[in-house]
Amino acid sequence: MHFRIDEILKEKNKTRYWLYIQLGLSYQNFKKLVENETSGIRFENLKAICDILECTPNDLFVEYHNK
Amino acid sequence: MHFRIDEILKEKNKTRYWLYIQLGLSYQNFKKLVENETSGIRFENLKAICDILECTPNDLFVEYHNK
DNA sequence: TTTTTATCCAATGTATACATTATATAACGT
DNA sequence: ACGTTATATAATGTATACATTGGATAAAAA
Repeated sequence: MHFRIDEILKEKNKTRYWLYIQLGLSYQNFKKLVENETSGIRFENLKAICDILECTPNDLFVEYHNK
Repeated sequence: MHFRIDEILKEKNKTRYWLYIQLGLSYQNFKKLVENETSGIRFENLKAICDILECTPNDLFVEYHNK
């Protein structure tokens, strides 16, 4: 299970930087999330990403998305 | 954003103990997840819960579920 | 030409998810 | 009666999400 943030950003014609600024998360850790170098996530960040990208957790998680 | 694991367990007529045994997670931390005393989760556990409960992340997260 | 966008990298610190061990209670099945 | 199910509580340790500070490069906008 991993994120497809980059794909959603591309669909919406937005950059990582744009999402990073919206989120308020440090760029280091934001980058790790986007590049799937983390093994988990805090709910507040998951919710924030979904809110900003106007999507749901299912949209973000590849394995469930593709079912 | 929080879990509704208990509700799904009830729907499926299963106990917390049953899910706890399936998961392999320690009971202490499993209980914290179920009772929403955690602020995040590791993907492997999210995936395992979804697999075992035959649901998706959206089914587990109340705020998205109710949209 | 200076600011802002857009990305990168390294080190150090804190909060917390999860593990482990050791308990306890009580209902149910055998 | 004993084992298993089904739940609890407490203490201590490890791994990691996330913060913070301090950089760097390059392109576009002001």
